[in-house]
Amino acid sequence: MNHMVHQSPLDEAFAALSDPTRRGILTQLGDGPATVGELAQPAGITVTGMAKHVRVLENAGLVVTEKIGRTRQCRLGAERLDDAMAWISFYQRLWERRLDGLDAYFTLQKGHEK
Amino acid sequence: MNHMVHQSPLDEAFAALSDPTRRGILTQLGDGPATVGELAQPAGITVTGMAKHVRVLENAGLVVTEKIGRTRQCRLGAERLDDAMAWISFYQRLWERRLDGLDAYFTLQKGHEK
DNA sequence: ACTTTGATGAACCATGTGGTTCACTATTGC
DNA sequence: GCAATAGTGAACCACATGGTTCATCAAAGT
Repeated sequence: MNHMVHQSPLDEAFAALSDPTRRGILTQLGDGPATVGELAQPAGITVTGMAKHVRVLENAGLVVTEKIGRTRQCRLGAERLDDAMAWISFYQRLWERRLDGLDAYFTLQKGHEK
Repeated sequence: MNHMVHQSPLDEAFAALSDPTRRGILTQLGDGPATVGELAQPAGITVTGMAKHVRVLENAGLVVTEKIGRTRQCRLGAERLDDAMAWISFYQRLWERRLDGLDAYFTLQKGHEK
């Protein structure tokens, strides 16, 4: 599972969020930090598999980890999440503008149709 | 490029958003509806390739299309976008709660450390 | 010192993804 | 009716992804 050739940080953030297992990890971390093993168990996958997911989340900027002794503590990180949120908000503005445009169009039609 | 075995609508929405070409499509559609060909040209890919992207966006609920004569008009659709936004918001609440928790923890430590 | 435990790395596998080309269908314009 | 145009479908390609197993390393526990 490699660094991948993503151009924008948004690529990594959205890609990371597109996997249900990874969203589950984030949800679990919402209840507090956890080690890789503690994340793997409820997810029902191997520790090796979980380590990969954690790495994906980490270089998407959604999770921060720290190696403590032989365990690795994972906790939420939120920088990139804000980026994703910002992009979606921007897109919603576009969408609303579109709707307004349509609205104006229909209003115009109504005016003309009598 | 197939339907893919995504479990949740969120999977499809986030996966669709993780591709820069597809985010570009959404941005372009923010300026008004466009045909597949009109989307393909600025993106610098073939019409066939663009048709696939449009299909991905469509069954992610982010775009709505309508075949008019021999062209296919694409416009923004936003149902799933709200889902994505809602999920991110929820996650941000978790994150803030975490921060509050840490804050409380440090405050507690400070109280104990005298 | 030895054993257990948590995590990592490498190799592997099946399937998905983003793109292409080529052949085809269906609409439009003359 | 015929030629040009817009899009679709199938086959293909290189590479990414999500998962596994097995071997290894490093920290703890006894």
